[in-house]
Amino acid sequence: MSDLRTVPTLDDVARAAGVSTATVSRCLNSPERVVEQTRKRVMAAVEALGYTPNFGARVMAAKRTFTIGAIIPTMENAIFARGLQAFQEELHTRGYTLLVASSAYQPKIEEEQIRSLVARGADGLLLIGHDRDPSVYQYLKARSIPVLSAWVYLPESAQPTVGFDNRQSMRALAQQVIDFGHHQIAVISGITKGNDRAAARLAGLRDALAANGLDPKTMPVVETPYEIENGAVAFQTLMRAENRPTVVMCGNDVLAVGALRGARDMGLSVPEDVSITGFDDIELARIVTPQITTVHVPHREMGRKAAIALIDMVEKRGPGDTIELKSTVQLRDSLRDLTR
Amino acid sequence: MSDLRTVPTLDDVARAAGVSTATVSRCLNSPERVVEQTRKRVMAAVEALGYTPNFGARVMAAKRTFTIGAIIPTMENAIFARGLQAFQEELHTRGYTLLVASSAYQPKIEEEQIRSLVARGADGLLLIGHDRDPSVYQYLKARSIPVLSAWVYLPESAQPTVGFDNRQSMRALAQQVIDFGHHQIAVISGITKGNDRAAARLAGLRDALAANGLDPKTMPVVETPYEIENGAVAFQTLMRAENRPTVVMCGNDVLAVGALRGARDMGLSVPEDVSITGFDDIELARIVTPQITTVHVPHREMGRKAAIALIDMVEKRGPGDTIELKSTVQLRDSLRDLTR
DNA sequence: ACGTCCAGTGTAAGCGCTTACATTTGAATC
DNA sequence: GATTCAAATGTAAGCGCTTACACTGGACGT
Repeated sequence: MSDLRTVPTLDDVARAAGVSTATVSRCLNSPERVVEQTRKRVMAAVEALGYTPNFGARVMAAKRTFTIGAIIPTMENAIFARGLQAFQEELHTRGYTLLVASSAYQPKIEEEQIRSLVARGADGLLLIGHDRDPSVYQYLKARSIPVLSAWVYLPESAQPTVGFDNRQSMRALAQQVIDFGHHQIAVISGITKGNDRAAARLAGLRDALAANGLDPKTMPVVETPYEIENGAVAFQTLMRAENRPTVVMCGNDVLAVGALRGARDMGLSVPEDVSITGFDDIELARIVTPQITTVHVPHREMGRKAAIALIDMVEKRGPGDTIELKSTVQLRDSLRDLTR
Repeated sequence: MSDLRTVPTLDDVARAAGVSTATVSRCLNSPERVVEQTRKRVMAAVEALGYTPNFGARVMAAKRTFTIGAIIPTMENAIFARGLQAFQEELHTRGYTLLVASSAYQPKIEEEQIRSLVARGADGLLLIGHDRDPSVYQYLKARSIPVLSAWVYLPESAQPTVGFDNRQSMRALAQQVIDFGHHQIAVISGITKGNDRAAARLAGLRDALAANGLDPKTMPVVETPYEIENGAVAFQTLMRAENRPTVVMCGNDVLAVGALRGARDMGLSVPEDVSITGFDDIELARIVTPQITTVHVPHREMGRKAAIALIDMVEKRGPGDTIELKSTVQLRDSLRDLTR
């Protein structure tokens, strides 16, 4: 009764193979330093016992985990799914494992998750956006854990970033909208507080208005969390105002899809009665009818490059590259050209 | 130069607070066993030094991690997102952390991920579905790591399951479809090999046909991975056959949305020219036009109950409860009633 | 006044692994 | 055959934490 089958340790393997624990360890970590014959014997023992190294012990002894942590604001919608998938694929091919956590867009939870991932020995961290309490960066710096901010491009930031210029991208889309003859623009933005991407997009919108002699102050804006339902509600609020907008520009595709639903529920057709635009170009944007005009972001490329840059930081302990990706305006049916 | 700031350890905290490491450890893990005054002093030191316990060391010493691992087939689409979110919320309120990994529907990768999570000290595991190599269950059993299979309900299985009866659910939907006068049924199924949910759904479909005097053998079936694009392609393949189906039933909503797109691309209207059904009732099903008739699954409830059941197993080391959840047929516009 | 008891704290033995350093081995050289 | 030296392997010291057990001193009963 007392000797229940127990988990095999390095010691057990060493004993079974008739070598020292050091040799077994070397077989596993740098096989070239062990002569073929011995290695075979050890591997056979590993196999026979079904040995799996204990991660905790390994971390403690080696100070390296080949683990990268990522904290994304949400898993519930697809905004980050594609980029994260590419990130993880690239990590995988380079022998790293990804640990994912989500923060529900709450800085407190994000900090908690950061600590948790660090405590678990993450060699590096991927965060979304760049705006956060300085103490967070200090904490990471004290532990010399490389951090990379993605989904943003901020050449002047202290941390490397891999992403695109949210402000400029949204400005480009707005310019297109204005060129199509829209002057009554309303906005459904994500919550800008604590979300630099949302804030930058809104700023870009204002830039475009100002540049075209329109007054940004008069532009109706609703801020609401990125959820379809919220998009629908916000849309209806905006459309019930006295002078209706000709276009509702949304902070991302999720809100845009919600707006579309809002329009359907109100019996308005898009783009005949009102135009709608999104941002991100997630799959959703092409699924709905009409398909949504949006800003295309190279999610997969961003994920891949972020992985490469972060691993570079981890391995070379260099400062890390900041990489800018180009977004493009993606015209589809939800935006009407009023000039013709 | 040589004494770069370094990460504080328990020892540092103990020294700073003028107590032993044991006391510090107790402050952190069972505060009630330390007198208030001491605790305050210790906590102050913890704060001052910015101490975070080293996870690896903790795992090694305590053999408990308060970490639950989950391996889902994919993060790319929303099939598991909602349930997983609820799972994680419930874990969080009970003081556990969730580690997520994805297997891309590949058993090999799933096994790898299982090992990785186990090595990382997961106290318990959530897996999707139940069909896998027996050696996996053996491995887990040898390490006495509780496993729970979700998204399926299999009262006769050795492991507890929390989910619904995929076969029965699909059969119920098919019955409804048949009651609506459809006799030419075609199917777009997920890959059934290595996916017991997909296989069960297909079986349920055949059950319904057989029960209604239709020959399951003549039913056209295309198997394809769960991706929108694949749904579109499969749909077109099916619709180009000589006798067109009146309804295309899909293994899940993702495929159904793809089918819908396929129809749009072919210039067919749904449900006038052909009906389409899905499974899962993810948000997508209500976003598209027409909204998709599907099987509603209580994702959030499933996630929550799975969390509760799994923690029970971890803490009580009991056998674990098997819980059945009820799915319901959700009628929407994509299915036409031919009888009227 | 003395013994009991117990809450609060300290001591120290691991947990399973990596790796610096020490030792052994054996092929190559003289 | 003796010597040298690099390659292969072994020895053992931690890594940072938890916890069984030992110790301390004050409250209480007699």
